[in-house]
Amino acid sequence: MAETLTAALTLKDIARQAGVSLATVDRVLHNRPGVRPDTVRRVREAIERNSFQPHVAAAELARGRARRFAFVMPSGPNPFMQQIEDYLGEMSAWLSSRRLSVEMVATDVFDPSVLAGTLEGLSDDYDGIAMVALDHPGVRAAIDDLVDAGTKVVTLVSDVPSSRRHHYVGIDNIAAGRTAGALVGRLVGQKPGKVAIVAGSRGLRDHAERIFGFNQVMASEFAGLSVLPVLEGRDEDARSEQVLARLLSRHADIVGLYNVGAGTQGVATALSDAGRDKQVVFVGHDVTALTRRLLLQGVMDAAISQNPGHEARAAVRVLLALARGEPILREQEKIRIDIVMRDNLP
Amino acid sequence: MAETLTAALTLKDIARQAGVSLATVDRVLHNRPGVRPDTVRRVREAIERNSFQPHVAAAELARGRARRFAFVMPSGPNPFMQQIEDYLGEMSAWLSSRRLSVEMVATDVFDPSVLAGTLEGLSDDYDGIAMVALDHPGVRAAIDDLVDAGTKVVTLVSDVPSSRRHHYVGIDNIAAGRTAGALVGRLVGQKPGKVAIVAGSRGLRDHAERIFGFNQVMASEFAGLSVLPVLEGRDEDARSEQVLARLLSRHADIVGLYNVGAGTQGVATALSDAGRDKQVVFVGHDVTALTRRLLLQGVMDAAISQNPGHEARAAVRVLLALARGEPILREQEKIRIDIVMRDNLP
DNA sequence: CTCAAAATGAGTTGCGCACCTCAAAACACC
DNA sequence: GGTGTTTTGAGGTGCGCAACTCATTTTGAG
Repeated sequence: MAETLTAALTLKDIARQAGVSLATVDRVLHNRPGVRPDTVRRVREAIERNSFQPHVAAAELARGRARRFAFVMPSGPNPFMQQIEDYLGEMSAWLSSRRLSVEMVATDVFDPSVLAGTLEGLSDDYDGIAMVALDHPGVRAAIDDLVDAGTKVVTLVSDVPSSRRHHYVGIDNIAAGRTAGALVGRLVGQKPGKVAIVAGSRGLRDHAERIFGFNQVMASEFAGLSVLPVLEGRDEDARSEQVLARLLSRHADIVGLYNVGAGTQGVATALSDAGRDKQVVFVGHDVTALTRRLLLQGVMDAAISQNPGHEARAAVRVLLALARGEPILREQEKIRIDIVMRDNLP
Repeated sequence: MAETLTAALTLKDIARQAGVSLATVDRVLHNRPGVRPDTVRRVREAIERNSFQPHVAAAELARGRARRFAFVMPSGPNPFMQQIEDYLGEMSAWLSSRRLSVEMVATDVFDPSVLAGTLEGLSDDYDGIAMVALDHPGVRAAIDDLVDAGTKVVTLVSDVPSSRRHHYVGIDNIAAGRTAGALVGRLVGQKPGKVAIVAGSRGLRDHAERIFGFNQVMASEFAGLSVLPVLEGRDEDARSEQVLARLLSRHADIVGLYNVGAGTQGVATALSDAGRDKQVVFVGHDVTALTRRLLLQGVMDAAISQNPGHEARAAVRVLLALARGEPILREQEKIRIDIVMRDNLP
C-alpha cells in the first residue's frame, strides 16, 4: 500500500521540467501556434512522464464563459423524447452549479432538409449538440460542417455512422432485435405457430435493424415458428390496431408478437379485442406508463428498453468531456439493452 | 424560448441582496457559528429566491486539499469485487483530474468484529467510505460512529439499513429473486416438475432475500412447479457441485435451477455431468467470464446482473456529492436489476 | 551581415470561492 | 453605566489555470 500520494503537480511543475515557461506549456496544451515542434515534443514528454492532468476545476473556473449545449429533438408529442426532457430537467441543479446551459431545439427530424437547415446556424450559438438524427446525406453533411466548425456533436438514440459525429449515445438496434427474438422464442416455448411483427416503417433505420436482428434469431433458432410479413403501423395507435386486428383474424395460430416501435396502445387493443392477449407472447420496446401497465397486467411479456434517463445524462456528460478534452468513460456511457419484465420494472 | 440566461450569480450578489457581507454568507453556507438566527434566515431566503448554486469548480479549487475516499472490500479472491476494483482503475484519469484519491482497504467483511475494527480508525484518514458490509450490530455501531465523525458512508452491494449510512448503492435483492423466479417459471413453460435452489448460505442477508423473492413468485404464479429445499453450497464450486449432483440423481423431474450466489462453475459441472444441462432451465447471478461462456453455450439461460462498473462509479459519485453537499441524482445512482441473456450480453 | 518573422519568456489579471484575521458594532446582563 | 460576549463587516490570500500583452531571443532568408 506504499502508493505514493498523487503528487498534485501543476502546470508550473511541468514548465520547469520541460525547461520552458508557463506560457509555452499553455500554448502546447491548447494547440495554439507559435511553438517549435521540438519544443512541443519536450513539453508533451514532460506531461506524459508525470501523467499530468490539468485540474478540471481550475480550468473550468479560469474559462469564464459558460458552456452551452443544445438538444435537437423531434417536435410533436413523443413519450420517449418527453422523458429525455424530463430527465434533463431533473439535472438542472447539477447543470447550473457547473455553469452549463442546455437548451431544447425542436424540429422535424424526419425531414432531412428541414433538419439540415436547423443544424446549420447552430454552431455559432452552441459548444455542443446532441441530436436525434436521420441517416441521410444532407444531414450527414450538416453534421460534418458542425464538426468542422469545432462544435462537439453526439447522435442520440438514432445514429448517423457515416458522419464524423464524435459519439453515439444509444443502443445497438440489431442486438435489440435479436434479444426480442430470443425472448419471444423462449417464452413461447415448444408450441409451434406464427409470429407477427408490427413496425413503424421499414424505412426507419433503427426499426429496420431491429427487424433484421429479430428475423436472424427466429430463422436460426426457432424453426417451429414462422414469421409473418412485417406490418407497418407508422407508429400510430389507430393504424397499428387496424392492421394487426386484420392479421389476427386471418391467422388463428399466432403465438408471438413483436412490436418494433410505438403504437403500443393500438397493438394491445387489437390483442385484447381478439381475446388473445393472454395466449400471444407480446414483446415491445421502452418502459412508459403504458407499457408498465401492460406488463403488470400480463398483456405484455417483456419490454426491451434503453434507459432514457441514462441517455440524457450520458449525452450531457459526453458533450462536456469532449468540450473539456477529457477522456470519455466508454463503459459508463454505453447504453445497455435492458430486458424489463414485470418483476424488474424500474 | 425567451428563457432568461441563467444569470450566473455569485456569492457577492447574494450578500448584497441579503444586506450582509460576504463573510456572513460564507458562514451561513457552511453552517459556521456566529450568525444570528434572523440573519441566517435572510441569507437563506436570498439564496432560495435566486435559486443560487455555488460554482462547484470555484469551490473545489478554493478548498485546497484533495478529498480522500476508501473502498472497504472483502479480502480474498472474488471476481465480482475484482471487477469493481478494475472499474475504479479505469476511472483513474477522471479521479486525478479532480484531485480525488480512492484507496482500497481489504478486510474480512464476514467477521463483524474484524470489520468494525477496520472501520474504527478510518474516519481520520478519509472523507468518505464505501463498504461491503455485513448487517450486524457491531458493524452498525461502527458505521454510526463514522457518520458522527463527519465521514460520508455508503454501503455497497450489501446494505445495513439499520445504520445511519448516507446511501446504499446496490440492488433490491427481493426483487432480484422475484425476477429470477419469473424467468425460471416462464422459460420452463407449461412443463410441470421440480425446481432446485443452490445458495451460498441462508445466513447471508442478500441470499436470504433473493430466495424469499424467488419463492414468492413460484408459489403465487407457477403452481405446476414445486420448489425443493435450498441447497447450501457456501459459494464454493466443489461443494455446490457435490450437493447438486446428489439432488439431480434423486429427482429425475427437475426442470428449473436457481443459483443464488457464486459456485457457478460447480453448478454447471453437475448439470453437464448429469447430461441435463439442456433440459434444465438454469438462472444465476452476475456476468463474469464464466457466466458469459455458459450463456453462449446455452447451459445458462439467463443471468441476473447488477452492473459492477455502474456500482463502482455510482459509489464514487455519491460520495463526492455528499462531500460537496450537492444533491444526489437518485435516478442516476439507482442500480437496476439487469436480465442478461445470450443476445444482450454487455 | 541584416532584417523580418517566428518562437519564447516573463508577467499580469481574473475566475468564484474557502478560509482566515482583526476590528468594530450590537447586544445581554448586572 | 460598565463589562463581557456575540455578531458582523472588511479585507486579504491563494487555489490552478486561461487568456492575454509585451519584450526579448532565435531562426532563416536574402
